[in-house]
Amino acid sequence: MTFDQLLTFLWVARLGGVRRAAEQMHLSQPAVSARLGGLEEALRVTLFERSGRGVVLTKEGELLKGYAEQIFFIREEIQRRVADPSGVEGFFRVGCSETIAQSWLSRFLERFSEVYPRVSLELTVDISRDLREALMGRQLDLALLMGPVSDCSVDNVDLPAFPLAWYRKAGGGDTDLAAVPVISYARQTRPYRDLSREMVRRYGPGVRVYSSTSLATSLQLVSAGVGVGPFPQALAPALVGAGEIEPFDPGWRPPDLHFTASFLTEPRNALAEEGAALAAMVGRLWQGELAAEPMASPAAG
Amino acid sequence: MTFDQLLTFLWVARLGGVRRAAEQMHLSQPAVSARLGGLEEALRVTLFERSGRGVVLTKEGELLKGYAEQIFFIREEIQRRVADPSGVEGFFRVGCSETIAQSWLSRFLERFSEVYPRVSLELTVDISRDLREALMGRQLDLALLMGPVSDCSVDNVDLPAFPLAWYRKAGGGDTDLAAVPVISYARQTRPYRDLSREMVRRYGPGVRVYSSTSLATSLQLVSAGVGVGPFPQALAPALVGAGEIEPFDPGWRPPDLHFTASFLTEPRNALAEEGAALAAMVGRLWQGELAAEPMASPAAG
DNA sequence: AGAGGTTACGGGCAGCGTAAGGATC
DNA sequence: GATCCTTACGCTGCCCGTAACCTCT
Repeated sequence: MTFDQLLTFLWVARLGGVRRAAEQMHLSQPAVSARLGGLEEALRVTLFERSGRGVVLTKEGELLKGYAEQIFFIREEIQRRVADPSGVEGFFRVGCSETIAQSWLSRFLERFSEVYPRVSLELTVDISRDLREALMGRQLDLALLMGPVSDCSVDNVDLPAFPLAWYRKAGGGDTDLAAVPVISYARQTRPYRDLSREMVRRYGPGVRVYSSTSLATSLQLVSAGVGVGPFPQALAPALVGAGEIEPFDPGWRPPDLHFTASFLTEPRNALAEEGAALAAMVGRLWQGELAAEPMASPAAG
Repeated sequence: MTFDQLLTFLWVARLGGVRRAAEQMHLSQPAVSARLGGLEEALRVTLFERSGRGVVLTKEGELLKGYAEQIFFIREEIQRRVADPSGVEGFFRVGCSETIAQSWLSRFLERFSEVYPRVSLELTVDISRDLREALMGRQLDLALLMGPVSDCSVDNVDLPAFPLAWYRKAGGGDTDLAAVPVISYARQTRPYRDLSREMVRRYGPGVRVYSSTSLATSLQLVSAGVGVGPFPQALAPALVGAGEIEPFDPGWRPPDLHFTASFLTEPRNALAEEGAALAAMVGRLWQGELAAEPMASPAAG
């Protein structure tokens, strides 16, 4: 009985199939099959019923699953409490929504790779809806998205919120939101839906709300005078400082954007837990630095 | 991190030396050293201070030891609850005192090898004093001896007691214990010491108590008329039935011989626990069969 | 000098991936 | 026939034991 065999068994049990476990573990299907066979050989017990479509745990398999989970719980504890993080190896798949990608993601990844120098990072930037789906499908270990993910199998660690402010081309004078195009996030995102609903409510059905999947492009559109829009204050300082755009106040603004670092609770993943905590820390640090720069605030602009 | 590495670490920690652990695990010293190195490499942590004489756990090592013990506790549970015993492999070292060796040991070993067909047995028959020492020195996994072993690190499972009866050469007529040699167990055993003390008390310092390290030989001596002696009733039936020896009653008899199946509690050893239980069961069964044979009892002779 | 632990090195075996072979819907 | 799992097989790499080396008492 080896850790590899037990872990393979757990994944096959969790995912209900050799093939899926092989995918999850970056292994060939026969390798998983062999590990399973080896474990059954070692314990002299049949752990799965092979039933054409996938596999089903036997009674003994169910029993073993509980014990195996306990063992890997302790193994995680060893990794957390005893092991030097620089020894941790493996892949770590991070999903991130663009707002964070544009703000402090690079700092987070930098810090992470310092703490875990032997872990390979795999980054996906996408809209929160798709990140959520990827997380639930186990294609991601950690997702920094507009959360929380309200699923009992997900842990959500709050990240600093992003207050929004309206921005327009610098020196644009008065702005009539009912007339000028408003540029927002991608069409499938919550900020877009909330904003367009609010715009219609306030200014009638004639309003134009553009959507863009690229936050950077959106800001460029604003600085080009194509439209105006509500953006995280945190992303504006550079363009404001360069005289490209300026904040303005139409008398209201959309609610803050709330983000979370989210990961599956089961199976326990020390890297994801630590990563989420690290992300929260880096985010708070970054927010604190921003507050220290007066130019970042629209009140100062 | 592998089970082998963790187990090796545990043994080195428990025995305080690479060399001793290697001995215990039937491995070469470099193999143990390499496993240790591999574990330290995997966790990126120094687990032992190499200090000339032996090794000492570091702080991290102490921490790991606790976790490792938990893991192997669960692993034992898997072996007990999930695994088919016929899959268990390894060595099992049984120590046994001669009384049991002459009675139901073979049945026990037979049954054991049925339940654990892949376990290699290593049998030692010796006097209880030496068995006790071997057990404490980890040279034995299970000892069937005149117990209990009063040490808090030892579990004792009671085995059926052996009532004694006096035997002499068949047709020997009256027997004067003060005059005829009395044959007992080996000189270092408790039955010998108790018997000789009692003999002196009852019949004066002139009594002759012979000692023999072989129970079978003692009985042969009795049937040859060399002497008489108190022996387990359970061992007599064959010779009594063959007309070689006969029981007699000098008006008193030494107390029953009490045996236990004893094993170290730490580290937990499923094989030893199961073996002790199995021994108790086989012993009781054997005792029951004896009681069912009227010839076995001196009351019937 | 001797006990105890580490490094060096050749050989065996476990375990991987590719490719082919059932079984079940 | 499509899907899923197992068997067959060559190959790599890990880990063991032997032997030599280092380091404290």
